[in-house]
Amino acid sequence: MSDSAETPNLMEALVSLAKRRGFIYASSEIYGGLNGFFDYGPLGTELKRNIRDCWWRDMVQRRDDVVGIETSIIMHPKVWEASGHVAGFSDPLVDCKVSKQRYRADQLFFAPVWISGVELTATFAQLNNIPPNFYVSALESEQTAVELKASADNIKRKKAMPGFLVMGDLRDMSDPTLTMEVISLIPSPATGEAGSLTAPRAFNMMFQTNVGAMSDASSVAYLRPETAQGMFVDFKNVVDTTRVKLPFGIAQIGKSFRNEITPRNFIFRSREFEQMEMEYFIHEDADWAKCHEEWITWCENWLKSIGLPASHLSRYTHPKEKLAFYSRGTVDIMFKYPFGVQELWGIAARGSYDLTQHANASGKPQELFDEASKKKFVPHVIEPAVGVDRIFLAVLAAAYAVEDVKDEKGNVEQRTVLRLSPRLAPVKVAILPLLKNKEQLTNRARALHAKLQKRYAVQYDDGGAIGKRYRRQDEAGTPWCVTIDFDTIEEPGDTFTLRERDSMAQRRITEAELFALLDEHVY
RNA sequence: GCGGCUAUAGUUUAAUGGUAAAACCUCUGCCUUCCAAGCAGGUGUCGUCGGUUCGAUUCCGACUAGCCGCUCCA
Repeated sequence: MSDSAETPNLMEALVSLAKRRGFIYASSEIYGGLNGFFDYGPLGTELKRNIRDCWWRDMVQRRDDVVGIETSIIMHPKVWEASGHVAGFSDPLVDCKVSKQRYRADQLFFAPVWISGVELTATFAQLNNIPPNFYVSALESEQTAVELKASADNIKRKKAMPGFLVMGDLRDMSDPTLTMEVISLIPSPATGEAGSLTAPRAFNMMFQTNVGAMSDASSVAYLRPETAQGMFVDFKNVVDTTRVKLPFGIAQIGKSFRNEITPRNFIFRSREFEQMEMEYFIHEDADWAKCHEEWITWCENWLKSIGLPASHLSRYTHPKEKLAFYSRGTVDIMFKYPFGVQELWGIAARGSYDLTQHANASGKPQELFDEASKKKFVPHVIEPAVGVDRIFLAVLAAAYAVEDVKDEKGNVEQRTVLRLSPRLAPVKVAILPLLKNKEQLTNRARALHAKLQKRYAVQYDDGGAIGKRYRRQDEAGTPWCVTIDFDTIEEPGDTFTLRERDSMAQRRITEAELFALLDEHVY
């Protein structure tokens, strides 16, 4: 468990580096910040853009079966009614006023207990309209039933009641028909005493706003809590205008908004975040499980390709009984963050739920025609959904390293380095004249910089000693430094020193070779 | 939203009921022929709002933000 010891430190180091080097700032910092919102600084903006661009290139541009769209953040309110977000995108919570514990209502189970001197059955009590005397409660777990039985026995013993004990039907507290009278009889799982639980309070996580000048009920709109609905709502538009054929995907990158109860862990859970989602439509008779598996593998490989180590990646298969009712299967690709193993990429098999919902709500069929069977059908969908900010954090955590380096005298000092893949690095190459006060060096360096700048994100730096500039670039994750030295201007061949970030090794390279190197690694 | 802890420069920290210091970073100049050199100089700080006090960065309260737990999952 050495992880737990170094975990908080690593997280602090990352937050500190992110601030110091201009990757991430707290939003509205001069006003004290705003919980759950972040700004990306110059380096962070480049890194985030590179993550998006890599994904877009690999997911859309380099595939023949995926097209990209960009839909509006505010959509027709009926979209969210049809998708179930208005009704279901909320967590009813129950508080215990005594213990200050808070429970998700759908995870707090309770049941009435009948006790009487005469033999009673649940049916008998109901038939005779006899109210239950006591309730028992327990949190959802594998032991729920056992715990409830134990509580019931306990009540019976405490009250020293003779007779038989019957437990009624198990319910959870998200039941909308619950009355305050019943709630007041349910014991808190924390204290075991009744009377301290509040009624479940719904907390819809969608941000609400009003469209137009009037702010009445008819103008209510929502900031999207996911980008996926854009793909479903525009499904027919894409099918009718782009000659796509099954199986095919529609992808989108964009901001989403969720009024999270507890934003936590830096940018891992924030209230404004950016998603990269793709809806892959398949025939209703297609082998969805096979397709699902193929996409999980694709996503894992993509994460590895941008530099996340396989050792930090794992899978979590959602157990069947916990799945949303429309889902046939969901697998999360997990990442070992400094604060624990957490979800990075969810790949869900959603059946035809979304298109069917929108067809019913809008009255516009969302069907395709099958030439073989001459029948219409609603396609099914596989949905890989990932957060840009979560990838950003994973990439940063995986790339961050502090290593011991020996100088020429053998003294050990520390070097902070971000081992970002060249595709993601905010700066691809730094161009450094060996000395600042020699014009031949700076002129050649500026000429090279101007040429590289047309195609790549590069940086010119002549401030301070050369070693210091190398270290500065290490901390920004720049994979290569090119130094214009006296060999460049005095020896034939017009070669530069290429210094590699990870190995710190140096070799001589020509301008043509440098461009070839970048072409190979940067795209 | 609840509970615990916390808030001093861009970062990491120090001191103090009489308005703050160091290192690193950053900027300027000199110097410097390959891994955070040196010299000279410069910018920049007590989260916000109240209260107690002659005087508050220091004590108290509220708010805001951060961390940890409950919770959550793109």
